[in-house]
Amino acid sequence: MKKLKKTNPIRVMLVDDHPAYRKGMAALIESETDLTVVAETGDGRDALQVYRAKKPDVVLMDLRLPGLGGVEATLAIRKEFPDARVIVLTTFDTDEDIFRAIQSGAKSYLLKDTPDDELATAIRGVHAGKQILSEKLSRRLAERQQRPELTQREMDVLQMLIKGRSNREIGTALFLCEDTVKAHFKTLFAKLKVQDRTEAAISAIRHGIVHLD
Amino acid sequence: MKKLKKTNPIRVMLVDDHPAYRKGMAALIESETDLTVVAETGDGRDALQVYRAKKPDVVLMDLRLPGLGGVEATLAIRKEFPDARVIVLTTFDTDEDIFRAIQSGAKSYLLKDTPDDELATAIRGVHAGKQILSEKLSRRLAERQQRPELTQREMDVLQMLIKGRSNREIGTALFLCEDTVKAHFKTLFAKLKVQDRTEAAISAIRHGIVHLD
DNA sequence: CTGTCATTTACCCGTTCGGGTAAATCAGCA
DNA sequence: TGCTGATTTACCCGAACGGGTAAATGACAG
Repeated sequence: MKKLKKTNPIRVMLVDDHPAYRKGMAALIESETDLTVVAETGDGRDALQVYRAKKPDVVLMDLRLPGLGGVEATLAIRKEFPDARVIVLTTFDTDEDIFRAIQSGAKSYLLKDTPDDELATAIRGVHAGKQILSEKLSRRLAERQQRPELTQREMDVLQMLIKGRSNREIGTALFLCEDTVKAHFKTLFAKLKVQDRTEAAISAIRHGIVHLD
Repeated sequence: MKKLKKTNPIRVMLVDDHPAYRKGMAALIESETDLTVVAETGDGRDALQVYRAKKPDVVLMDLRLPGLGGVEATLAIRKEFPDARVIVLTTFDTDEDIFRAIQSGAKSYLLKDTPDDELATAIRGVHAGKQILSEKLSRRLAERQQRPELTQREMDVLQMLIKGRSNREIGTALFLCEDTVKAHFKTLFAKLKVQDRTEAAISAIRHGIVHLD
């Protein structure tokens, strides 16, 4: 994959809150002759400013960040720079995470245990304007896309469910009568393809629809 | 924290499946004059052999590893080398993870976003024979310790619960009558301090008692 | 303006769940 | 051997849940 003609290297920006990981990633990228790191930050809130200042060719973005999440940071960057090429690089891989990342405009989604050479290939591919998604993650994305969207109310109810609330309690909290809550659960069960509330809770957590933190 | 007298550096071994993270961590450690990396592996199964070969002073051990988990790897090492000083360094921090790590003989438990200097301090402290636990994680550990132990059967039932099974289904699967399952849930609810099965499921996941994978 | 969809509430009914109580068996420990 | 704790089962009862059906409102798009 080495370029025969000497060209300007692809300028990469790293967004990850683990200093050690940034350091390792930087070393890894610099070890490729056609890649170089021009910017780093560990905080999602700084990502846009840093992008503005450095105008990198490709951004490697973690999802779980202090301050602003990776998805929000990506959205912010792409709002101002619609051509920004962002690769999400993370340890988490729920359907929702992948979906939201791609929705937010990320061109690729890689797991942190991706082999070095694949990462380099992905950076080059994304820089060239391609969409790079592994077999496995494409499948995940497809699965997520065929799942019906949840409405706001359904999300609210799900959120309360994760807090361990009963139908009555959920009703009180959301200013609804119990029957309404039950109605929402009915459609929720159908959409998530589950039989009861416990399965719904687990499914929601597993797919990343809700978070425990 | 620099040593005034030149001494042999503390020899560190890294066990983590992310190559980039290992690289960054190694760079970070080498940047300290009194620390050096003498061994690395990304697979828990290799950890013992590598330890045997290199006899490091301190091991930095990730928990989620391919092959053998970090806890099991730590146990294996400490069985043969009871004086082995292991620091668990991971992104996950459920009560159970912390508890099991310390149980397995780890001398410290650090999160991967621990600042560089704290990590170095921890390595030195553990090498000197100390037990290094942050305020926050000590509290977590204490919480876990005051939670009553779950019996094998209770774990079985909990496991089935996470699969979304009903009492009847759990009974069938475990060759028990439904009443027995209900009895186990009763004690389970009391031990986990929850009101119903959904809360139990969430609590178990949150505390790391069961895993979704 | 009309159809679609989210949202809300209502009622009925059978099933499941959670709590209380009781008791038998078995293993390990004092 | 007698006590403790895990495990098992049983019965009762009220509360919570899940499914079916129906319908009204409001918003938004065609």
